[in-house]
Amino acid sequence: MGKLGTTFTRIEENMPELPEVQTVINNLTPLITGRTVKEIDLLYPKMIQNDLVEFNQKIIGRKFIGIRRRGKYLLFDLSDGQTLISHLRMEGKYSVLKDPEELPKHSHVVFWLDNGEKLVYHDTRKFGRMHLVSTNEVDQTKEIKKLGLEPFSSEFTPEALFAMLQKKKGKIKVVLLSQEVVVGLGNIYVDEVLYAAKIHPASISANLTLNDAKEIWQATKEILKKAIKYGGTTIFSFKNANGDIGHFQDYLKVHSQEGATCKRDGHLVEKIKLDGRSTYFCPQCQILK
DNA sequence: AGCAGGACCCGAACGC
DNA sequence: TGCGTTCGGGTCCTGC
Repeated sequence: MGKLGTTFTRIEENMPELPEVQTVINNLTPLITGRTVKEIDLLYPKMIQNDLVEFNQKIIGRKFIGIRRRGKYLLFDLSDGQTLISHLRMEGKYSVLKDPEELPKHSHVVFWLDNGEKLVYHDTRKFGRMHLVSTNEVDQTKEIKKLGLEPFSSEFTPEALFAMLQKKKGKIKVVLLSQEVVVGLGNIYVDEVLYAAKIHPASISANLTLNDAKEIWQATKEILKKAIKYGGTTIFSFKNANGDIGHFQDYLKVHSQEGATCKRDGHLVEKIKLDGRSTYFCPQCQILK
């Protein structure tokens, strides 16, 4: 590995983190709101968490009435009180296509609409999942009910974060990745947040101070905001689907920067495994607590 | 409750 | 050059 910013050897596709999920909502809403689903093609049935017959019966003939988000989960509200919970995981994408013949690679679910267009879910890794539930039961589903605070909500404050961190005995990185305290941080952003906060990723959550919580609170908001500004993550990509080069890698301080020098103190950035995840940090300025 | 480990997937990177 | 192996991302699940 070379110095920071000189070589980046691998790239990832746009990884749907919280900001990207919001972008999907903004793009899809005008295209599908008010549209009725005429038919569904389930090309990869395993990603549907419901009984397949029930899934079809409850969606066909219903209308998309709006799209919401909770954490990284998309919530498609349909008429007759149904909501489709959809998680993009690593590489899931939605497209609305006019050409009836066109089908992107790795298409897994097709919703045919009443205007002749279709809403297509495609996902190279097949990691995404869909779960149809009653709208009034969304908050009680196992995937939604465990979720913590929205990072841009008024409830997300240093004090609230501190109170929650005090109750956790696990390592801070694991706690932040769990989505149970604050939603939206993935493996890359977590490393950046903890670097900004000068906290060692293996620190025990309950050992952190109010000031630590304040640093994490601020870094979380700033880094997620920055991700929006630079058009999403595109952490390692040489190019994205449009052929554009991603820019966020220019701003990574530690993640994927093993062997680079810390800009604060010149120490070498280290890579370890934590909770089975690649973890990058500066062992000098990120304090273990 | 925490935590390790495996499962799910595929393409890119890597090793030979 | 070609081919087999390794890796990693978010989340769930099992078992200790």
